[in-house]
Amino acid sequence: MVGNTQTEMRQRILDHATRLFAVRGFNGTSVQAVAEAVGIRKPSLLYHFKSKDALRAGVLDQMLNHWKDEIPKVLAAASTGKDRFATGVGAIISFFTADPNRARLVVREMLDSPESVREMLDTHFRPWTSMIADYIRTGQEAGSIREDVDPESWIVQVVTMCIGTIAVGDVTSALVRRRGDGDRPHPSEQMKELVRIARQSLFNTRPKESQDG
Amino acid sequence: MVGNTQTEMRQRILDHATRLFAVRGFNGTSVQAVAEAVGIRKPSLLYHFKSKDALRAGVLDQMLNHWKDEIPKVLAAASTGKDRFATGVGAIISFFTADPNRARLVVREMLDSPESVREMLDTHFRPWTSMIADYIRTGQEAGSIREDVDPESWIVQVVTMCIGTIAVGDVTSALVRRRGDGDRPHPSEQMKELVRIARQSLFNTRPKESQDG
DNA sequence: CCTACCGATCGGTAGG
DNA sequence: CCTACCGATCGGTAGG
Repeated sequence: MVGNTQTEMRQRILDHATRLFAVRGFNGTSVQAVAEAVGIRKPSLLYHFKSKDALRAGVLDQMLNHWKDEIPKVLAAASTGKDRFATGVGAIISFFTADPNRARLVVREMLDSPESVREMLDTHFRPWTSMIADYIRTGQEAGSIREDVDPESWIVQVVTMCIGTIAVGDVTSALVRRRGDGDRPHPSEQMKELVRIARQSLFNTRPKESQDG
Repeated sequence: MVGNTQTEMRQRILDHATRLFAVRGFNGTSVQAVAEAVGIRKPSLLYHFKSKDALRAGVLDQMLNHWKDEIPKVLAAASTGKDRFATGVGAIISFFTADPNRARLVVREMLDSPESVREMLDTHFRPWTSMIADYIRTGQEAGSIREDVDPESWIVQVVTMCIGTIAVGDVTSALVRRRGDGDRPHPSEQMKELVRIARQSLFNTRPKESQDG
C-alpha cells in the first residue's frame, strides 16, 4: 500500500483521456494523442489499457462509479420536497459545472453508442428515477406539486436541460449577450434560469401547506 | 433548366452525409462511407465537394438556409403572445422531430467546432433571439408573462431542451419506461411535458387580461 | 515502460 | 464519373 505507481498511472491516463474524448470525441482522439498528453509512448499506454475501447470503457466506468456513490448520498441528505429538489438539482449542476467536459462526454457517448448507454441507464439509473418519480407523485397527492406534472418525463427534461446547458453553454451563450454588454459571458445566469424553470414547472404556487421537516 | 443531374447528385450526397455525420459523427464517417451510401466512388464524390470539410460545410449550410427562411415566416404568422409561443416552439419541434438526425448533427457540431458554431449563432440567430426576447419583455410589462423570466436565458433553455430531447430522446427514454409497461417508447409524452414546462415557466397563471388579436 | 514494426484505412490527387 | 495510386496516420503487436 505504498507508492502504487501502477494505479496512479492508470488514473493519469484516464484523466487525459476523459478530457480529450470530451473535447475532440472518441473517433477524433488517437491513442497516440492520449499517450502524448500523459507523456508516455503509445505501447506503454496499451499496457495499462489493452485497447482503445478498453480505455473508453475505463473512462465511462469512472463516471458511473461517481454516481453510484453520489445518488444514495443525495437522496438521504434531503428530507422535504423543496430540499430534495434543491439538493438533487444542485448535485447534478455542481458535478457537471466542476468540469464541463464530463457533460460533453456524456452527450457524446449518448450520440456515439446510444444502445449501450440506454442499457447503462436502464440498469444503473432507472431504479433511482422511479424512486424520485414516486416522491413527486406523493407530493402531487399532498398538493405541494402540480397535478399536471408527468414525473418521469419531468426528471428526464430537467436532466437533459442541465447536461445540455453545461455541455454546450459556451456556444449557446452567443445568443444571450445583450447589445452593448461587452464580451462578458453569462453562465451562472443560464443556470439560475434553468433552476427557475425546473422549480416553477414542478411546485404549486400556493405557498400554504408547506411540509417542513 | 431541364434534368440538372449535377445539382441532384449534390443533394443526394448531402442527404447521405447528413445522416451519416449525425449518426456516426464527422470523424467517425469516412468519405468512402458516404460515397458507398450514395452509390459512387470516392473520387467522384470529391469532384462535387472538393474536400471532406467542404462536405461538412455543405451539410451545415443546408440547415442554416432552412432557418433563414423559416424564422421570419414563423414570427410573421403569429400575433398574440400565446400564438407566438405555440408557433415558435411548434416550428422547432416539428423540424427536428421530422428527422432527429438534424438535432444530432447540431449537437455534434456544437461539440466538435464550438467556436465556428458560436460565430454562426451570433451572426444568423442572435438578431432573432433579441427580437423574441423583446416580445417577452413586452409581455412582462403587460403582465401576461412572469416578471422573473430572464428572456434570453429562457429562450436558450427551451431550445436546448428541445434539441437535446430530440437528439438523445431514444436513449433517455430508458429512464421513463414504467414498470410492467412493455417496451413501448414515449417520445410524444416527453414532448408534451417539455411544452408544459416551457409554457408554465413563461406565462403568468392568472388568465385575465388575455391579449387576443 | 521502450524501440521497431505491422496491415489497414484515411483524405486526397493524377489522369483520363 | 472512373481506375490507379500517394503519403500519412490509424490501432495494435513483437520483443525486450
